[in-house]
Amino acid sequence: MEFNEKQIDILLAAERLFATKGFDGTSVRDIAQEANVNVAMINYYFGSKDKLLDTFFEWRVPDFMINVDELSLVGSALDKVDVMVDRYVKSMNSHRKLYRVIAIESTLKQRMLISEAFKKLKIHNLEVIASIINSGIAEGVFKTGNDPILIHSMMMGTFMNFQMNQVFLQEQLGIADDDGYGQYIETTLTEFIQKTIKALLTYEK
Amino acid sequence: MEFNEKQIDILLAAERLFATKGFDGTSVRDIAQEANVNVAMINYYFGSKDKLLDTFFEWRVPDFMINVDELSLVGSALDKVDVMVDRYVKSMNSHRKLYRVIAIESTLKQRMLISEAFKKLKIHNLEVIASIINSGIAEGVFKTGNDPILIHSMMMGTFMNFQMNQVFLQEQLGIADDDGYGQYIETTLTEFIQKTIKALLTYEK
DNA sequence: AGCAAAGTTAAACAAACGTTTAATTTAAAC
DNA sequence: GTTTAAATTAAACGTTTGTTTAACTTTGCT
Repeated sequence: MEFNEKQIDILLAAERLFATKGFDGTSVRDIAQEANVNVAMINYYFGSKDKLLDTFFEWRVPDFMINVDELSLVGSALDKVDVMVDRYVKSMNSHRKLYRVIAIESTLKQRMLISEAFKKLKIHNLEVIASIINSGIAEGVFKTGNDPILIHSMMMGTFMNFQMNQVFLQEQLGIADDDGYGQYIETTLTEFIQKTIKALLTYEK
Repeated sequence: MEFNEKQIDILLAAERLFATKGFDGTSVRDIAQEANVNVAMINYYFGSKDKLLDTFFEWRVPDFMINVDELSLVGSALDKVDVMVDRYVKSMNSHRKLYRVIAIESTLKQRMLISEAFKKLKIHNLEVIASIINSGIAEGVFKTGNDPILIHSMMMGTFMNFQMNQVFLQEQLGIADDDGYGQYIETTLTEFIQKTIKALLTYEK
């Protein structure tokens, strides 16, 4: 599916507004104004407000994918954890708005048209984590009995918590601006998640 | 602040709807129907839809508080972690709807009237975690250099991730119904978070 | 140049929104 | 029993909502 310049303007405007005000809190006139287009253009190009959301998710699916296939290249299982977490956080952090929209709307809209595509990607990501755990067990470094689903939930949840509570956390951490917050996520938070997963996978009992 | 039976009906109906459809996705007529009252009663008792949300949060503040004061009674720092996590998860799990509403609306509404109260409680909870870490360091069991904010974010984020992605996770974990999901959270997920924090705090380097 | 399709616009549409009104019923006080 | 306040109702209020219309402009093709 390809979009012209004006359609992309609308999609980007919608993303900005959905991420800050939510889908239901955003009117098509808001989107039209933000994108500098006539209100009717949205229905002309996308059919309806609901279909715009569907199309938006469809459009962003590639950005939701996290490329961890080269993980097999790096050496030890401990290093694999570091690389995986780094890729995850960098990818999510560079698409903060998308992840905010997904987080908010996927909980509200019980049946998203596009959720199947996201599901597949999630399942693939779970398999990557499982393979890292198994390679670590084979190396004799990781303990057995750790569920990839729980580790994935911990990683995603910790990151998303930083997205959803930015105002509170930014103040608590004494960070001045949004850029500084993004930097904190890519350094300190990344290291924390890496350390947590490695600690968990090597923990006795 | 005290409420009569009809006001509580409205607050409970609002909670149910806000948790599933969000504030903007819920109309006052929806709430009135869910609570079996006339539409005008909502404005009569609460002034406006916005003030209803404020009042709802105010009403639920006590349920947002997590009682961890008796933590000092239990023995080792490792046990304190177990007790704290257990209290946290049990409290959050018994007020799932409230936590969903907070999670969704606190990100959208940039300035909630009640957010100061929640902030205070969060800060208090952070102090409890800090004291547990310090007692563990004094015992010689925990390593230094762990930020309570990050541990708190991990715990909350992991739990919230289970709230926000219930459909996906319930299917992946092969859990039949909502009760089973709640049970999983109170057993397996609780143990996972406990283990993760203890692993992290005792992790070398 | 002429024509058909695509793009663009302001205006209008009905429906839903939050809120208010005015009339009526219920409850409490004297 | 009468009076006064609180509770409750159906109806209407003016806006805003998502969407459509119909007229107009631009574009691309022969």
